[in-house]
Amino acid sequence: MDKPSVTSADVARLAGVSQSTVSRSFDSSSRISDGTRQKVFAAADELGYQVNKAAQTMIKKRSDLVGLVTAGLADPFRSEFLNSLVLEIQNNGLRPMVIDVSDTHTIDVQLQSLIQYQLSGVIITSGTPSEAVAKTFIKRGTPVVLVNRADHSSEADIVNLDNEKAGALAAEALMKAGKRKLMVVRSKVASYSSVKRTKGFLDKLSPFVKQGSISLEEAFCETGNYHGGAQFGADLLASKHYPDGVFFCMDCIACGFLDALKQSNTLAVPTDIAVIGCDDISIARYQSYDLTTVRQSPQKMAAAAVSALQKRLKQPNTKPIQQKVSVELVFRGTLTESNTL
Amino acid sequence: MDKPSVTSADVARLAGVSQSTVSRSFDSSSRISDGTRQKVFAAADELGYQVNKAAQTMIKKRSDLVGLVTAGLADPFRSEFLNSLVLEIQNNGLRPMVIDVSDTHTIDVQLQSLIQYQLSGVIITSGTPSEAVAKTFIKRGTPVVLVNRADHSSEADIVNLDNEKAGALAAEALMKAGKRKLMVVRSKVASYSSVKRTKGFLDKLSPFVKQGSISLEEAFCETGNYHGGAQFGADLLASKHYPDGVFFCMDCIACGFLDALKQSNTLAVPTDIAVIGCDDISIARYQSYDLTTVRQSPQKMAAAAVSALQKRLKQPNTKPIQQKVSVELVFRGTLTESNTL
DNA sequence: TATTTTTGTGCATACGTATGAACAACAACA
DNA sequence: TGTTGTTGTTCATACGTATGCACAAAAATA
Repeated sequence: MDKPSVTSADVARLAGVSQSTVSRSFDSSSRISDGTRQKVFAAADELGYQVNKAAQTMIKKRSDLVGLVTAGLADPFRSEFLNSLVLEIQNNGLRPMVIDVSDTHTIDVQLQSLIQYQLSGVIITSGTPSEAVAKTFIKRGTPVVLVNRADHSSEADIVNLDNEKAGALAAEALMKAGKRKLMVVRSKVASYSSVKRTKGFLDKLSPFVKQGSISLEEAFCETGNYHGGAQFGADLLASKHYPDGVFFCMDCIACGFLDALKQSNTLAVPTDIAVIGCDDISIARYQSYDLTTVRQSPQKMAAAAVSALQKRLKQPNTKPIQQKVSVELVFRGTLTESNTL
Repeated sequence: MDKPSVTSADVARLAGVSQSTVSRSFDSSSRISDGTRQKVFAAADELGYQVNKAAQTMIKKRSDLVGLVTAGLADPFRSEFLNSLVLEIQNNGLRPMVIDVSDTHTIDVQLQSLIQYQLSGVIITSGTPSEAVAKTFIKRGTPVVLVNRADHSSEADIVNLDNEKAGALAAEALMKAGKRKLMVVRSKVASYSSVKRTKGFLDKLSPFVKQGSISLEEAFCETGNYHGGAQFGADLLASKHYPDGVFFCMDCIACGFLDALKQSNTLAVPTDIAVIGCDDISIARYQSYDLTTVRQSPQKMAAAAVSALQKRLKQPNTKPIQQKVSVELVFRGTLTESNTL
């Protein structure tokens, strides 16, 4: 049953002022006498008045809704990141609307609704041909922030992890630990982050490869999750062609790999083979994995993305900003710091 | 820069009809001649027209926005469940707006915005004194669905897992496996689900306890996550007072416990001690844990919650519905099915 | 042919808010 | 006293859509 909601006109009536005075009372930049404001607030309190955002959106042309475009949220890092994003958005007086585009059949419908709801901004974390989507929104005047996505679009603000640095840090650590037969693994389905991390890893090592002191191989697993890693591990063990140090572009893949190793019991970690992951998802800290990894801070990423959005909302016509968020190597059991000394 | 958006009036002008005809063209229940509809659709396509949901909300008094109230989304099961909820909501022509109430200081602000945005419905999955919140919304005419929450409120629709059955299944399995010194563990911070699961476990066993064939203990860990389980495991091992079968009310606690066992290497699983978890989060399937558990289907839960919401949107004045979603025991390594034969 | 029914369209209005313009009251200053 | 400025309030309107009502045209019925 639709109860008639309390409007600013109701508040005005009770406070004995006009509707516009009520509206202005809630706008701190309007000049309203202290006495009147008190009266209005009291009346609003009494009636339980809350502004109608739909009506407000029509006038202000700002809904304060932020679309979070993602492909699923079950992936461990993704869910941690979304958590941080939601909190950050809330703390900025905005509201998150989640759009899952993992079902490619309905992407169009999902994206249409982004327009319908007059979003104030869109943060694209994955999925879809992001550039095209970004341009659609920007053309309509809606700010877009791309997170860990390709940076060809010159129109959207971009927040990236320092992915190449992540790969480089992993390479360095493995070398310092005296590992010489190295491997880097990512999912067959290329993601921007993984490609960049791989590149960082390869670039760092290429001088040593040329000079012959290090062997280096690039490998791929079927899926970018735990099971892909487990499968990859089983296959690698079967091939009897082992590296002594591996960098995985995602922690969850590394965890699957470690479980495959554990099951076969052929190679000891980190002595026979050292393993480094990337992201530092919470599972990496579980005792069973105790994974050495390159940490990505979801809080920092979220803060950067939302602050970019806020800046653009205030100053729509400035040049797009590209930001790189720093990374840090975390030593745990699969490559200990003492190994590297 | 605010580009003026395309309105139904623009479409009307281009199609040579009135604005109301455009509006009606998009409403399948209105009678519009085929020819006119074609013209309108063509014009709408050409201009890239999308309805303005803010304006529509004002008239229809329905935003089609659904609030998902949760306390964080990093917890494994919670994130899987939210994922299912988001998909289910999308597939019903609705939109999810996530509200994280884990920060108790800002709960009021968060909930206010639920009202401001004229939500069509609210699904409360955790956090906050849910009953009070539910009543607030229902009083305003907004349908509320409570998921895995206390069922005292007679006004909201409720979807619960069959939590007591979950506990009972675990108890049965442990008994059948010949375990006699049993224990049930949940987080010190009581949640509705955990309490009910514990109750189901205890009730199933109480006859045998009275008759003296089984010993039974209720225990608590500090936090309802992996680390709480690990801590609990370490403490239990130190106490040298071991059960031979344990039911954990959450998988993640069980995983922490298993890791503690593994590290000390005192007890073999499942021979010395059998472990059963609850929820069947994806980590439970990881080889390191291979956890026998009572499965909760997030898809089923989500489907039930959204369908309850849809029913109430169509028929607001029917009596509240309470639903129990079935559970199922999944045998894995920490209590094998052959043990129970 | 006259009357009723059906079909398709347009007109006018309402939803609840924000805001430019007008205005009244009053103070400040010459 | 007349001019100018300041402050606080109200009036009127716009935002983009949906929908009751009126009405014309066409179809069906008498």
